[in-house]
Amino acid sequence: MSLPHAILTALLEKPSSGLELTRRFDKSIGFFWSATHQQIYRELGRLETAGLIRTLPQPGPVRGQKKEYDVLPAGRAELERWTAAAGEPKSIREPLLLRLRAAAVVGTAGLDADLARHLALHRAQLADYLEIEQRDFPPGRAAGENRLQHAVLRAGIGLETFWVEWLTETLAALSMEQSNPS
Amino acid sequence: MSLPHAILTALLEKPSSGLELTRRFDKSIGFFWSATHQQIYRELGRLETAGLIRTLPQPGPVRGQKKEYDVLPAGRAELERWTAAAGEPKSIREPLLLRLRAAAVVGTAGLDADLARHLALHRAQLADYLEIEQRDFPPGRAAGENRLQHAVLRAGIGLETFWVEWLTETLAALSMEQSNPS
DNA sequence: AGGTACATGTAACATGTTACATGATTCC
DNA sequence: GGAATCATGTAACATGTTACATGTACCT
Repeated sequence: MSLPHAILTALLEKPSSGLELTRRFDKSIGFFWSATHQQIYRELGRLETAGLIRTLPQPGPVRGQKKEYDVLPAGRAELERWTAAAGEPKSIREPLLLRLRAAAVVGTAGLDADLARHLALHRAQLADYLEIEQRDFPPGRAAGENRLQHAVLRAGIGLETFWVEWLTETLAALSMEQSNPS
Repeated sequence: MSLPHAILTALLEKPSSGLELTRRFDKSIGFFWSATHQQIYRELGRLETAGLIRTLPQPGPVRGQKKEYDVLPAGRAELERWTAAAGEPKSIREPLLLRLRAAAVVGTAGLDADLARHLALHRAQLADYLEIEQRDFPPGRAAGENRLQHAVLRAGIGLETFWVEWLTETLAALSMEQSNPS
């Protein structure tokens, strides 16, 4: 039950249309929750039916025309409830680790190339995050009202840093394995 | 498309019944891929229909009786194919980060208690992993054929370490926020 | 008039979750 | 024979993914 709340948060930050939301889910929100435009349109319909958001009044035809939503009081209340509620930490679900375990059984042929690809991608993502941090949270500025936003970004940086280090180690171990199979 | 391959790997490691698989998914495999028994039974049925696994011959009634599976050559081939194939790194999907972002909009009331809860859980999980590492991969032993298994465990340790550190920082920032709202 | 970008949607399917149903075995 | 445990399964629903359909606005 996270997507509706992600949408409520995004709409509170700024009333938007479905496509605008989709773009925001490809950027900042998507760092920790991704969604396709089909999911978003479906969920916007449900949220409207449930009385948590509404379409801003607009003239003329509907199909193919921009449709802006904003959050109703009931939606804000629901988001407050959800934010304070307890949630179980969901366990990791990472196909790459699964493939490593499979490789332990059926052999590591072809695995290193893909690990190297992942390493490059995570390095690029980490560089992105660090750039955003430098731009939006420069060291001099006394961390003001946006400590929470910074904490979220720090999580992204920490996770990408972990993957870069782990992939580097693992690639090294794997090449030892192949040059010197014990 | 990860669950079928997780099951194939588990069955190659050791032929098992549905319930035995469920238990293994609650332990080691579940560290990076969880599944309920309903998912597992459904997937076992599909894999058998697809000719990738088979039921070991057994006498008597079926319902309520243990049913063991093992992997057919086609299943092994499919697992080899999947292991070597490229896969996109899936982006993070973490409700906790979403809630932090929501809290930046609707307020942080009640959030710190749940962050503290998460911190305790991640600390416990980290302690578990470290114990397993000490037991199964003692420092003296020259890392032999099970480098891959160790790499997977190192990933678990690295991720839990990250969460413990991040939650500690974030809780500190949050309490500053509340005692001294700028 | 044709192409491209913008914008909203439908349909079909795959995967994951929750609740419940049923039979076999063992222990008391 | 009743309770607990082992074991396999069904059904309904929620969520996520993939492919496609349709209309508008603007530029050439």
